[in-house]
Amino acid sequence: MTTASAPSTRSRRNRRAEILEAAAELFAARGFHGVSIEDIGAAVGVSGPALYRHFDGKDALLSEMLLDVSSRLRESAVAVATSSPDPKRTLDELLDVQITFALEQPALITVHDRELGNVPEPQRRQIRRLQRLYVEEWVTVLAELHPSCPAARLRAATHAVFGLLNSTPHSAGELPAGEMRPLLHAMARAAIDAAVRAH
Amino acid sequence: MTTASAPSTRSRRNRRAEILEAAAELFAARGFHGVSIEDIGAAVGVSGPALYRHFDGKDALLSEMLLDVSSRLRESAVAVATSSPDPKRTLDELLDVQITFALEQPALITVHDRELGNVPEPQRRQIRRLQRLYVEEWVTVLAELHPSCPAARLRAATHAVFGLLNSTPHSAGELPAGEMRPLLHAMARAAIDAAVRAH
DNA sequence: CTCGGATGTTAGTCACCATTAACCTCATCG
DNA sequence: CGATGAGGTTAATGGTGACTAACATCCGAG
Repeated sequence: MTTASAPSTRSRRNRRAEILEAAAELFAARGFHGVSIEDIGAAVGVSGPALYRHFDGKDALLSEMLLDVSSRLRESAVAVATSSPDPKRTLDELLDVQITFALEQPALITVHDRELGNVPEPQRRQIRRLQRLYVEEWVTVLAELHPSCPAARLRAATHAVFGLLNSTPHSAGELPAGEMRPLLHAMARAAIDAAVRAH
Repeated sequence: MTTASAPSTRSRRNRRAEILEAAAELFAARGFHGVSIEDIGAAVGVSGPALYRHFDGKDALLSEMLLDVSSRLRESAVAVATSSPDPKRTLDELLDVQITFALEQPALITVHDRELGNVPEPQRRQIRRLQRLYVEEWVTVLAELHPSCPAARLRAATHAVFGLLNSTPHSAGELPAGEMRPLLHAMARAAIDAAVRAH
């Protein structure tokens, strides 16, 4: 076979992904400093220093995790904003993106907005940048819909909506997922409408 | 003087309060495990082990902090719910309680919903209990206003509203405080109405 | 004036943890 | 076959951090 060794590559990818996933759960539950390298290793059935075969260290692991999340969020937002020219519909799709993320990857969402402070400086800046760009996608769409509303207010409203949507991890299991999604959508929509009313 | 020694008592109270306040800021910023006893001491101009003159240890300090917050929140809610017999008005006052707390003590609010996992078991249960009672105050009032809406949905909506209101710490400084308060109130009200609509 | 308790201080102690070193296994490729 | 490199393993190593001990200070009460 002239192709690159499939099993090795696949196993490596799997292991890395597996570690990132396990680490996300642990970080979400106990916080970055509350989790040891040994803990993460144990969670994937490997012990301790084996992680250094896949990541440069604990910081690097967190960096990659947050970089990945913010990239994906921002990419989805850009895709949505680019596809449909109707801002009303775009807003609904942005809501769906965030809701899906919050419902399907609660651990990542949690880590994403708690642990930025533990990312070392070079990558911290980049993650912040992606987060800002993500917010700006929302603000842009909202500004199209409500041109007379000051941007600062739109930004504040956007953050508040993120708070609302990202709260799901904490209230997990309150409601079946099938009801949670439309409920969150309706609440977020209404909150946004209220924020821009009379502007 | 037959009264207890004022200066000693007062100084002790102040020091304890000072420590709790400084610790709340630090825990909010870097997480429980990201802050050392030495850090907390330094923040109040005293160094390291001096804290053990006031608290049994780091865990005890956190326990007391969270116990205090949940007690105060719940007490305020009970007071509000007891005072006014008009549920509509009560809801507005509950919103004000939570908004005031979130705006005036962002660090405490942050620690309150992040660090429960680090409280040792005996007190953990009590804090959970207080939190549950607080939520139930909200649910009770909402149920009076919307008897046909299932309690589980009201609970989920309540948690989402907390997420919305507690997000302020993260978006600090976006908007002058004078505008933030009514904005949050309006958004939360609208979100609740939407959650309950058609039930 | 002096005794005692409240508060601090500095120097351990001991556990834990990130990271590194040295060493093993084994599949793949030439 | 045999070299090689990916992925693991178990023992250091070094630093940090919670907590304790032993020793000051200072102030208010008797």
